[in-house]
Amino acid sequence: MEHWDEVRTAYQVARQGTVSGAADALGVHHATVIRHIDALESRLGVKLFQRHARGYTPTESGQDLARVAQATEDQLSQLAGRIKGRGADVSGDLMVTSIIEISDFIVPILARFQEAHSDLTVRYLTDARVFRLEYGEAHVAIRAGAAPEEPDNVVQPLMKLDIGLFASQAYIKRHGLPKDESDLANHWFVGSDNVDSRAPFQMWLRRHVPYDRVVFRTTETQSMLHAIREGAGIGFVARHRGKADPSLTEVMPPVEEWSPQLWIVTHVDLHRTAKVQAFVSHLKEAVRVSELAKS
Amino acid sequence: MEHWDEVRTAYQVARQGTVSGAADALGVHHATVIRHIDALESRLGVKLFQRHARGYTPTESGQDLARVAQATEDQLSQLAGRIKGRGADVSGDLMVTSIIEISDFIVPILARFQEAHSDLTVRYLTDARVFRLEYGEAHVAIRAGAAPEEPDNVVQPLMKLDIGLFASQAYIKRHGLPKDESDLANHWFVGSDNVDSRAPFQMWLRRHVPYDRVVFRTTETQSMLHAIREGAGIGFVARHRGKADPSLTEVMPPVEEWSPQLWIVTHVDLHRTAKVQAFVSHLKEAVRVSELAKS
DNA sequence: CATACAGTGTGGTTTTTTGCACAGGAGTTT
DNA sequence: AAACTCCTGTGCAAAAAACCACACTGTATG
Repeated sequence: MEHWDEVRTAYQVARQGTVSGAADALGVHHATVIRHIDALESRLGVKLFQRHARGYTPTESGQDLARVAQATEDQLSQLAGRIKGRGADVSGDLMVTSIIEISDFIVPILARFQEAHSDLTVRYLTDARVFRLEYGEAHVAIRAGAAPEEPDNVVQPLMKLDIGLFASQAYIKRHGLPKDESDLANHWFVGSDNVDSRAPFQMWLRRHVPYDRVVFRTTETQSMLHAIREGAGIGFVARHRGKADPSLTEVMPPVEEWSPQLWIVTHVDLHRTAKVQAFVSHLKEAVRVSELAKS
Repeated sequence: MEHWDEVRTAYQVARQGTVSGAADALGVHHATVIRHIDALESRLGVKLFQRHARGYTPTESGQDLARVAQATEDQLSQLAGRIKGRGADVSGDLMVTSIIEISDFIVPILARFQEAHSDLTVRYLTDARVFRLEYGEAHVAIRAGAAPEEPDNVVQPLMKLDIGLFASQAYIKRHGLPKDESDLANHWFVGSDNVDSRAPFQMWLRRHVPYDRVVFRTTETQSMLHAIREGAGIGFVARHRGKADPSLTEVMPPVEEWSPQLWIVTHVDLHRTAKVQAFVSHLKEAVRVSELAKS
């Protein structure tokens, strides 16, 4: 039972009772309808209709086919409705991925977006590996660093991540604060365990401080923050978070170079959908508001 | 959502994950698959798949479509199985029609046929109007008289209906028996109420007996038999029935002309089906056996 | 009873669809 | 690192399907 189109025409013939009527309903020539029926019957080896001057009367088999095709048509039309609706609505799943470092910034935004769209299920994905938009692993990615250049991806700038260098009260009590940039080499640091880290502040740190001064190294940003709080060393923290933490003091004014650019990345195939559009604008708006609050 | 073939193509792409795989599965060129997907997506205004170098990954909408299409395929393949099975099996309905006059001959044959095919439902149709094979009103018709000549009908001779002229004991006691053919005009008859009856024995009666000698007229054969038994007049009865009835006496040897030819008529579209073939041969066999028993 | 009508069926033409060949990109293996 | 494999995508040719026109037939109608 291949050639589903023929089933559809047979269904219309059974409904209308005539080839001409079916042809009208389907918007094709009646000769086409006749040939579809003939082909279907000869393939099945069974007569689906009895032909007479007043039209076509379905046999038992024809009636059976009509019942099944009716169900199919119903399901397909419902499907079409759902799909078109989904194109226009904001519903279903929204999969967002980002580097873990900005999760505390992204999560509240996602939560508020979900509140605004009750039909939506938000899935926030962070992992060591990058999720690939072109395989449908995520709808929207927030990437840091140089502008991504994969083909088929739509890239827009989101914001610069404001990074500061912080030390805890405990650390300051023990070692004091660096007097200036050149004094940094005499201090102790919390940093990434990854020597190849592409994060600009880590690269800056490697240039300005001997690697053996980075005495606490971890792969997890979360642990890095804890280590700084515990006084294990001076380290980089998002400024909005560091300033909100009373146990932390900013060591020096932030250097422009530290701040990585964040990008919104979406796949072309999904970029135009209402869901993605809605989220992207929600995200931009949230950023705009928080920048406003800052100044 | 027209073009069901495209849905089927999209379904295979979702299943296989690649255009090439789907093309193989469908037995078409991969370019065709690509064009089907493109057409379907542009018609729906929604991306069903995300394209990448490793193949096509279904979006939410694509997955939804795949689910629906899966169900459709299942149903259609079941349908095909049923239909092909029905072509080979003897099952479903068997609609047989005949003139009411021979119902007592046909009904036992039908009953035995149904016994032999437990999946079959037998429907025996008799009515004043003729049921038309070309409208699918019956699968097999048993017609009397001249060979039917409608196009698209397959006609085969079945048998000659053996008709005799009978009178009841009550009638004979009152009026005696006709001495010869010319004496018939002095007797009383039971006949059809229909002056135009095409039944050959009725036409014979009209030629050999004044119409006012037909003193009991009825439209129903059943009633005719009753009237003869009650002594209302001499009348025509199927010989196998008349002879089996002890209250009836055959008035004269049957005239060749009385016996109408019976025909098996089927519609070409259904003639080749196993069901019709099985019944037709069953019917012929039953007739052959009863003829054998007669001689 | 003749006529109009609605519907089927078929040969020839046109349009659409499919198939083919090749280019190009991405992952994999040696 | 280079060759290999698998997959997508597109212009062009071939094949198939659809369309058109006309013939034909049974049915209803005045």
